[in-house]
Amino acid sequence: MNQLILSSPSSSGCSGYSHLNLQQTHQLHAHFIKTQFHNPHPFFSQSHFTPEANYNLLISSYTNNHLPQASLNCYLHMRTNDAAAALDNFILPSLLKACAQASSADLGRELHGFAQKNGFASDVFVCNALMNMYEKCGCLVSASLVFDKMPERDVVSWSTMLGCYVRSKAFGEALRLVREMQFVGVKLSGVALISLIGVFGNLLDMKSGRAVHGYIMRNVGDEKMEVSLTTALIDMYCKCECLASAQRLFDRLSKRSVVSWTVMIKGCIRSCRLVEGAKNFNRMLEEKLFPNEITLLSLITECGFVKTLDLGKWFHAYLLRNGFGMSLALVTALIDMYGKCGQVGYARALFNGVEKKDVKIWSALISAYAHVSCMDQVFNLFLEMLDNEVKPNKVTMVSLLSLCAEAGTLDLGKWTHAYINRHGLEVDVILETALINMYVKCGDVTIARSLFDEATQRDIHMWNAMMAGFSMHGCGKEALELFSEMESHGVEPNDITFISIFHACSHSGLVVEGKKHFNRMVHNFGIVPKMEHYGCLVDLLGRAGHLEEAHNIIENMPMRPNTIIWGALLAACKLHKNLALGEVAARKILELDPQNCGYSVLKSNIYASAKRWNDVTSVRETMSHLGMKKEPGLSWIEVNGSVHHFKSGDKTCTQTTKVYEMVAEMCIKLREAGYTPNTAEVLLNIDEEEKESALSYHSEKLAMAFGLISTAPGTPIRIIKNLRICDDCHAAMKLLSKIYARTIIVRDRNRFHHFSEGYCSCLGYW
DNA sequence: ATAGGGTTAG
Repeated sequence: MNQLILSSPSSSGCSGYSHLNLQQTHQLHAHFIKTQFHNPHPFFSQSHFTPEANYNLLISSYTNNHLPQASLNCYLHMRTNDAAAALDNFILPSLLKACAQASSADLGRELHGFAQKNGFASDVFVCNALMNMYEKCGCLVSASLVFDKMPERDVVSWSTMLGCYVRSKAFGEALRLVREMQFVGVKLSGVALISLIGVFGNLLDMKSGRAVHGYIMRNVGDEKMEVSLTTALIDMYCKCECLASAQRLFDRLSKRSVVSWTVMIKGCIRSCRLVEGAKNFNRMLEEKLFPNEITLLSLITECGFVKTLDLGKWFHAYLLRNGFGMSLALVTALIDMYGKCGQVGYARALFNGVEKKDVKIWSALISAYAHVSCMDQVFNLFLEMLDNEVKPNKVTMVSLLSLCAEAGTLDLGKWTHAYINRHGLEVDVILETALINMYVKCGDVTIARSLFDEATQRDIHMWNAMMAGFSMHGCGKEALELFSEMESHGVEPNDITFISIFHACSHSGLVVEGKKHFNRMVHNFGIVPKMEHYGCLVDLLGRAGHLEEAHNIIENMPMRPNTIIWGALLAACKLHKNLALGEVAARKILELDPQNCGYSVLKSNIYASAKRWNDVTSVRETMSHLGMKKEPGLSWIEVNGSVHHFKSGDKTCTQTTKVYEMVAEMCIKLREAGYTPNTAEVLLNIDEEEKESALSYHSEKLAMAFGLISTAPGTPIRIIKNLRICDDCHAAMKLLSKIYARTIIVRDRNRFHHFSEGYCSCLGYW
């Protein structure tokens, strides 16, 4: 044992001293406490012993046994006993590793200062450990500063820095570093290659990922790295939704680790191959490999991602049955999974069972409530969290913002934005995108655009959010301009980008542009059109009246069209009053989904517009026979930070009398302006709002009346509706905007309508 | 090598 004590630093740079196993460590500690660190333990030879050696051995042992706090306590003990001066470049990495494990940025910085004062700041091992420490504590900038100042670097320094960038999701920086490595002639180590594969997996860039795969096949013969490199490749293929390639690699892998299995099963779940995932899990157990905590964390998280409650519950049961301690991370993952599956009850129960709660667990519960749109609970929980002196982080704020976006509550969204600024929370790409998305969905594209322009970093998601914003607001031209701007920035569009582009074209009548971009998507960008893209194309052509061409697309698309595709055609037939084709579409929809009530209604509307009243009645009778229910129409408006909901004919509002008086006034003024309710139109649109309430009491009109009585003259009125706005309300809103000199911004299920001076921004495309 | 958050036709 003696010769172990002062062995030379290992190449990892983090375990300069040898270490003991957990049991020995505890023994050693007990001995030191008894002797105040001044007598040697039997592990030491007398001649080598110093009190500092006791500390050092203890520190490296605790760190390597993943007890960072114990390790750091030893350091604090050293400091109070004036023994810290004995720290050298061999033990510093071990302490820094403990700081990383415990996320103690303050102690880490202190040790950095110590290293600088004592001439260890240019030691390669110390620097490598510093980089890791800073990154794990969330200070990527400090990590790269350390790297930049290093007088000399070894292979580990380069791959450490690369790993830091990848873990912090700074993929652009990571790629820049790889280019620099190639430029200065540093060969990519196995570890560096793993990080590089991670970059492409996260960027969903399979082309480059495949290239790295090829490079490895040709250049890497290191057998020690086989399993980890292949595992990284499997993960990359899974993330890029190429399960077949992943499975092939996995099957050929000579030795599989728990991580290989984890990654493979995770990939199955992500691609919704649940049975295969479960089978693989059992195969893993049969091969006597057992899941660790991270395995379960990953799999449970993945269940949330694809919203598979059953499998999620199964893993929950598995960990209970197999004696996994309920760590904070596991509970958080479970809360997150239940939240994404819409099971707030389970999420809440798990949350209540936790004694000491951190930001992550609070954020997970908040996002669970956000998923089911519980505005009050979300903001109350947020305040409760602050009362408990837990500080929110960027992830918490993203949840709040996406709820504000969904609910369209601009005031609350602005409050959240202000909170971020007031508390100096770091705004990264994701948070910035969440802000842009919030402003877009709350109806303020101008602020969204300025945030977008000022953003220091833009990824594809942010570009997409901004383009989707323009398309929702009917700004087709702006969306297309942004697309070419993105191209000139060299950012590759993805499938989602094109959905926004087609949507934008469709809502601005840009048929030629839309078709052109469909071709570019396929031929220039190599994106295989999905069902969604064909849906957009049908909508684009149909809206513009090219019904036959749209029908042709459906007949010739490579997959079986779903109800949504036929629904787009049916809606176009209704718009252009093509009864024959409409019937074809309606029949297809009912074949595919006999329970689908929306389309039954649409079908009856087509009959109504052709004045075939007997057919209308028969469709209605079939519907009530099958017990089909429509989604009730709902509108809401935010005034002074609180949200007021209205159903059609609603009388539950506290100011009901005033609201209905206002509606009466609106009706009189509308009639004076020459407006008559269009009863034919009513029939055409009963799909969207219950028929029993008269037109005047449609939910958006009630919300409008409420807005008029509770906001200052001249301020814009913002209304959100869960269904499509009906023709009648649309016509009324145009006039109302003029009568009351208000800008009215209505977000319906499809898009925004900006009413002003008697006009609507949608120009009939909706 | 596996571990929270953002973008998606009708």
